[in-house]
Amino acid sequence: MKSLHYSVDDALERLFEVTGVLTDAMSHVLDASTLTPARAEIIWRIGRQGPMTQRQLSAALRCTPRNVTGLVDALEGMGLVTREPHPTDRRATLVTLTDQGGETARDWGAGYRQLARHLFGDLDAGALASAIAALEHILERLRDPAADRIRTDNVVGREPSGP
Amino acid sequence: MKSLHYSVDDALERLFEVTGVLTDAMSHVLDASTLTPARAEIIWRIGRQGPMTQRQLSAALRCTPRNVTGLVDALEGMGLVTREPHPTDRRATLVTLTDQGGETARDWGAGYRQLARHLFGDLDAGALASAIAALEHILERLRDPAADRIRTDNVVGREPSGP
DNA sequence: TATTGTTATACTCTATAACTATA
DNA sequence: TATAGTTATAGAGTATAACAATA
Repeated sequence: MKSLHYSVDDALERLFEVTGVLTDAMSHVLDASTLTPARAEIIWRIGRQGPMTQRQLSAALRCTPRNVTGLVDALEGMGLVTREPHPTDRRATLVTLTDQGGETARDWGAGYRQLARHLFGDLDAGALASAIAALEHILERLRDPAADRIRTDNVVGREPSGP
Repeated sequence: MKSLHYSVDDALERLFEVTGVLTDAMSHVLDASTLTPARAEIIWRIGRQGPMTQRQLSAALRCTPRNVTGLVDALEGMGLVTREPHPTDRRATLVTLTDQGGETARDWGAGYRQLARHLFGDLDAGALASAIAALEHILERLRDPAADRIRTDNVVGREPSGP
């Protein structure tokens, strides 16, 4: 171990490093498939929660309805989803996985669990609980409204420095 | 506490949640500035490591040289960086922060440290070390070559299921 | 011959605004 | 009047390929 005294900056640096490596890992997976991240998230969400309207997808992905139209167009063209009529609201469409889309979602689920075992499987119950406690602490602090103030207080560039 | 027995899936779910919230937080910061994520990363890296060639930026950002050209064009147009001749290699350009670009980088540094205190400042030395240990364990496992195999083993979509 | 950066072209994700069909 | 989804248009990030200048 390099040091017994860590600073909070050390912790944040590790945290950013983890998010970076994990993000890279995910895009690596996607490079091997024919899916882009946004399209993959739609398959993943429908796989877990069942058919959804585009409006629900728009909210889940925090993007515009227009954007969802394009993503679903592409997935439909790839044969991974279909647009089904909504049973009660004729304005809405239910985005539904095809057999191939369902297979994709299931395989990702298996990969997810395998990754979980790889990352955390060698920890004993105490170490696992401690890791989860650390992650939950970070989540709680990130969701603290005060975090918003910190983030936006330190932004330059809204106005050029000059007059 | 909800449960005393966590699964590895619980841990991975928290980890993805943390990366998602942190990513959202960062794009929130950027929405308040006039910078996009890719452009911001260039400012951030040059602010920490000093002037760099576009080739170095291309490697650091893991994107193509062509992409760097466009990003530096935009930052130059915003007055945040300049292209300076390389002292010894006349093919290369050194991307350098302007005064305004330097100010942006410094303010981000301050925000970084403030966020670090917000996230981890209330932990005692033991809890901080434990959080860092958890993050380092995750990093180590993510970098294990075996992680790659897991990720790419579970990909569907490379070939359509049919013949 | 290899490397640095550029021009040319194309695809994806994203957004705003205006529109149609339905509630 | 409000909502679900689409068309139209535009900006940003990314990639490959071909090319110029330099090493």
